[in-house]
Amino acid sequence: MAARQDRRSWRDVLEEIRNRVLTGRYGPGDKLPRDEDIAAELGCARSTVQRAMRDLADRGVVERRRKGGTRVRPDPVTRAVFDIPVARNEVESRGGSYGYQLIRAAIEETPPPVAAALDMRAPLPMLHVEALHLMNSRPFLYEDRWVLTRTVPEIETVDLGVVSANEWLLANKPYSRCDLRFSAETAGDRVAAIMGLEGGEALFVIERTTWSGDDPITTVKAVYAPGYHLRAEI
Amino acid sequence: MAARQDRRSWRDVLEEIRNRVLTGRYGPGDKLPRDEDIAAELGCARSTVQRAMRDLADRGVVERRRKGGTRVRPDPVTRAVFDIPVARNEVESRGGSYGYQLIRAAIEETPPPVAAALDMRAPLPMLHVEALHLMNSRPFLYEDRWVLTRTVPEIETVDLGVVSANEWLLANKPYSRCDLRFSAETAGDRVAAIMGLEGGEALFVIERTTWSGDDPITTVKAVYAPGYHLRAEI
DNA sequence: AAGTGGTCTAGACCACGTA
DNA sequence: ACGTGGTCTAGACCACTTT
Repeated sequence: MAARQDRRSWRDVLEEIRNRVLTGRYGPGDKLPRDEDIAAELGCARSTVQRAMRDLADRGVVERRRKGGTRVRPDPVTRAVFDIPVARNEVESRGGSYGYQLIRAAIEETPPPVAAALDMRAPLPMLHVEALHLMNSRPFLYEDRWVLTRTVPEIETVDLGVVSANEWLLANKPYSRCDLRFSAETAGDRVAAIMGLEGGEALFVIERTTWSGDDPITTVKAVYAPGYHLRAEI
Repeated sequence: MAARQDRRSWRDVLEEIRNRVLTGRYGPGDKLPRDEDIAAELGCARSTVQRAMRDLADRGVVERRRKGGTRVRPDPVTRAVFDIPVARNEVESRGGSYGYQLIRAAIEETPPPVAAALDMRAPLPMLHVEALHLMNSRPFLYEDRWVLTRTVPEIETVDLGVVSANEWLLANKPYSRCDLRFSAETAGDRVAAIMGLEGGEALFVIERTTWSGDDPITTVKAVYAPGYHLRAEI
């Protein structure tokens, strides 16, 4: 008995459709009516339905295809948005003092696993950078990075003892594509030594690879100190 | 020298604004012109600028406030969207055969850490469920879950040996709010025994807590087998 | 009180993909 | 080929928040 409301907002439409999905009126894989019909049924403009549907599609509730129509996504997923801050900002937003140490920077040939991550066919000279980010003078994040100098030749002139490669790249070489991988790793001898651990601790790892168009820029493994966690809210 | 194009699409506007941010024409914290002025400058309708700006705001590039205007976000972040699938779907989408084992289900008083995660003031009777999800008959994911029976009394009538609590809850008790936490943990004796590990391995952990309105539903710790990783692309 | 982003409408045309 | 979602417009009014 949907009495005429004052007006239909796109949020109302979104809630209505979501409820129909949750109550099974539109089951997994089912095709929904055309936007225009839903608009007529709910008494609003088609663009209002569009707005709601786009949101539902963004949230992974429905799938939309031209000519194919709108369908309830067959496999429900929990879709979460994470903000991965720059180390400096993360430390400072927690009220800590940020520090940075360059461990090593050298030109080396691309190792095969790095070439694979970057979709490179042939090995090329790359800049290999290891650095440590500190919170209150204690290890917070260890980064092991490879930069393709052919894509970013200017980085060879940067003093990475002063500016972290991450901050320099973000400011000077925007990426168009980024692959992210979250995992857990056991602290090996080398990482343990650098981060002042005993070895064997479980560490949270973010691997990130970026491209500018088809040109690989960099791949980096960021290893967080024990106890780190990443939060999101939906 | 922006020559008149065939037409301005919201993607064009987005790219134009993004370039201005990247090149520093609009620096971190800077206020952008009003939508209407940008529309006039770029030769499109205000709603087209709106569309682009909303996208930029969703991506964390700018911040928008009524009357306050649009500003470049002072702290750049990498914003990533992750889909966390149901265990069954994840296993099957990798071509494995899915299995499920209930380890334990019992009513217990709320332990203090669980009460804290759920924003509960007083302890209440809860359903404590431990279960193992299998891929090709090998441990894939161990879940340790607490369900507030006051919010979801029907779950006491469900045979959790047949249906996993996760799948039942997703289908029968939608949540309105969800907290997520990613971390790395060392396999303790109990988890190692359940998952057939030696102990000491680094494990990827997702903790998830959900509410229906203000009513807590469940909090669950999902512990993935060694080698698991979560991917995203931007 | 006023300025700026947010939403809604009605209509038109476009673009993609399925039939 | 054609049906459906995607985009764009011009205008109106609303809602939030800062001045």
